[in-house]
Amino acid sequence: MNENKYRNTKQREQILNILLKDKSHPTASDIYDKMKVQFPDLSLGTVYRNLNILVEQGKIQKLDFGSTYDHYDGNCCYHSHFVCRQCKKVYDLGCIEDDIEKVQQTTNHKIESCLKKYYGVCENCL
Amino acid sequence: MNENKYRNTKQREQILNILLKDKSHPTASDIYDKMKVQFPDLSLGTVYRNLNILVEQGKIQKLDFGSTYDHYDGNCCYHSHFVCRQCKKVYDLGCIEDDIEKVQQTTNHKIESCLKKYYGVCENCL
DNA sequence: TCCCTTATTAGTAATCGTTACGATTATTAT
DNA sequence: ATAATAATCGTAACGATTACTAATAAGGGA
Repeated sequence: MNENKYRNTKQREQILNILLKDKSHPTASDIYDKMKVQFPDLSLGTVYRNLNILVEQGKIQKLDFGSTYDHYDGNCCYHSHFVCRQCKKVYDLGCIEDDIEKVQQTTNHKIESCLKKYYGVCENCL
Repeated sequence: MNENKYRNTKQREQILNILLKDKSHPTASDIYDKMKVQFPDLSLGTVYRNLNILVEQGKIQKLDFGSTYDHYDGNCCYHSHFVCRQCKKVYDLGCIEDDIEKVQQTTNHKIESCLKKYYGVCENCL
């Protein structure tokens, strides 16, 4: 009896591998392009479906940077992001001190987590 | 001679008024529904076009909460948002101490601004 | 006030990232 | 090996947003 309702497929495994290695926060289309070599018959729908499954499994994160595309991140540890307003690249920022406790003092809502995005100009564009 | 390339229209004025009063971060469709009474012939495209113009003018803010819809906010002062994972409502959080200086110490990118979203359960759902 | 220029509008079609569907294939438990 | 059923590919559909077009209207100048 398999407790897991999901099966293991080469496609999903490869998508996860790419996201664990690639720190550039690729889109579904980026991942599709990378996989086309190894899987010439790959369908874009397969990429989207597996990305949603991996998010549901908590193995990857979906990120929204205001772009029309969704971006994905294999790093599920808490970390902030930096978006360059010139080249539009998205960089990871290291773990920094959390301010949830401080903010919790100011509201009656129960805060569980937070996402922080920093904007500016990246060191390459400076 | 008008320095401003934009003209004043009742529709755009009304969209801005709604956003200045409405703190619920409405979508384009929400705004469209509210205006239909006063402007029966209003086109949804007009709402979208004016929202983009108002963002360009810096009079409103476009927000992304991971939903498929874009949300708009008439409050352009710096403030954080709280998203309830149950009712999906988005609340404003008051201005809190900024941590940009602290984060700036950890990176070579030039940070100019930041956006913070907090997630949890709102006081109504608790 | 009456033009004239052109931004804006309403209505509709197109765009495009994402999701859904259906027949076929592949995984996994027995 | 077989049966049950996820997963796949290919394609169609979906839906939020944008683009297009002819008609309208804002607003500056005569």
